[in-house]
Amino acid sequence: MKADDSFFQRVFEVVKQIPHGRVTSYGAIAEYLGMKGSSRMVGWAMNASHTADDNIPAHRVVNRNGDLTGKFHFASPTLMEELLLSEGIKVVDDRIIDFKNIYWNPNIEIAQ
DNA sequence: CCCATGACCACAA
DNA sequence: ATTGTGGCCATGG
Repeated sequence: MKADDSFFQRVFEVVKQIPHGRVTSYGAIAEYLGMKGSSRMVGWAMNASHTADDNIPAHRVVNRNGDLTGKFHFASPTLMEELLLSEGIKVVDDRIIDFKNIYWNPNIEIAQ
């Protein structure tokens, strides 16, 4: 199946715009897409991210607590943490340190 | 169309 | 802080 202008593709486009070394939350993306409250759908889209041809930095997307809730959905449970660490993001106990400081809000950063 | 599922979020106790 | 519950809505059977 091809996700052309699907909901997923919409999410992917936002996720791919996340700067290196920054993270955002599912809720923020959902709100940016005008689906505030439907943050589940963002996570759902991420679940399909591995089916996308493009590389989706899903590791830069966490929940509102900065918790690596989706780490088990990666190829390896530790892959998400590894990727974050490689970008200079500190992760301890599956949680991002100084989360609010590296938090990237699409509603503000993109805010057209 | 109805039902189940889901990498979430907000609120109440 | 932890636990439970409802809501959100796209996708698939």
